[in-house]
Amino acid sequence: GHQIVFIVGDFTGVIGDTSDKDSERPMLSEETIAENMKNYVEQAGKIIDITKAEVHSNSEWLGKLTYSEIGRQADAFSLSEFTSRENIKKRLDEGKRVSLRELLYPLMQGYDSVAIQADVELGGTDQRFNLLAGRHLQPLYDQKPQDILMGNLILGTDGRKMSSSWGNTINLLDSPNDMFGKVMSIPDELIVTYLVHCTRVPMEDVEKVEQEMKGGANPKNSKVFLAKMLVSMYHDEGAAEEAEKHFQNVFSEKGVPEEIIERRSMAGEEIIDIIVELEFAGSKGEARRLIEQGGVELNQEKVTDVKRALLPTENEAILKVGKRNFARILIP
RNA sequence: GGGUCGGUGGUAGAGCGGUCAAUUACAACAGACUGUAAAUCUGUCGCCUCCGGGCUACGAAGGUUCGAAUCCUUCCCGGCCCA
Repeated sequence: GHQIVFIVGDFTGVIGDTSDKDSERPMLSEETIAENMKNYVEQAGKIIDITKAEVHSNSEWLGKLTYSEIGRQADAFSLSEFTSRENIKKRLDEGKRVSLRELLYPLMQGYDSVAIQADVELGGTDQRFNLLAGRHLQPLYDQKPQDILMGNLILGTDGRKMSSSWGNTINLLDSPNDMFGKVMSIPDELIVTYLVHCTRVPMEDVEKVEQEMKGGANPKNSKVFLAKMLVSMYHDEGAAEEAEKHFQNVFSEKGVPEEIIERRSMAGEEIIDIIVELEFAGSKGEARRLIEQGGVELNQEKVTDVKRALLPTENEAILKVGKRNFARILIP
């Protein structure tokens, strides 16, 4: 019986939340934010029925607040409430800078709840303080403090906290192949957590999987199961099948994916330049290293000569750089 | 405002006149192996190179010196203490 309100944090995004960070987060420009926010609604649509939700940007109300209003809100909190937050305290103890601006963040998120008269707010456990800030502020506006619902955080592909700046996230909008591959790269210990928190697999089945792995079953199989489950959820079963095949083909059998980018080239062109141009390497030096380390293949054969150029007889060749960069080179 | 300590590569953090493109760890990348884009092991990890070397970098700008990330001056930024 609740109305879902999805708030896009366009205003708060500029300020930046430090809840999950152990260092100060820089203020972002409005352009960057606009870029980051582009897909938010689409992403949310993967989880909730967005057609039934009200969508708001919090600049709608936060942008209108006056200094005196903010002062009144700030009065509802004491400094020590902020400084005793674990990550803030840690930074303080380490002699790192904590800006005043960061302390304002929870106020803003709290005011979101006031603005929409929330009765329940959802967030990750890292959001506890921010969620509670809503409860703090609402009575100031004669509202009943909202309830809060927190979900456990799940870790990223490298076992650390998911963070876009660490590149260890699995995104809702990832392509089936990417999503599948990323799930396959999570540490084995995370399999069960993912099954519990990210899928609708019944708990007794999850326990079965857990027991099997304890009994020495190959975790790979459980991981494939998990990966297919997730791809099915956010794409569809067909895509999951395809992604599994792709993974088998490319990584297990070191084959060539079915769909790869094409590039027209001229005979005589050096492989090293093509690698840089396709952005498979960030610089010529890096491309050279890749070749020297045996990470480059042309038609399944390792390229050993740094100066290897395309031959006129090679009117079509498959270039493989590293584990997952492929291109079809065409010489007209 | 005063005092004091500090600002180093993606991050943390050594170096404190030459042997420094800069120890090390993490991250990243490649190879081997494998059960996987896990783990482990090995290698790489500023840019360019005719592979001799060249160029740009240690907050910024000047200066001292044959030579500076390292010393001096000024400025900018941060921590802490005092006001």
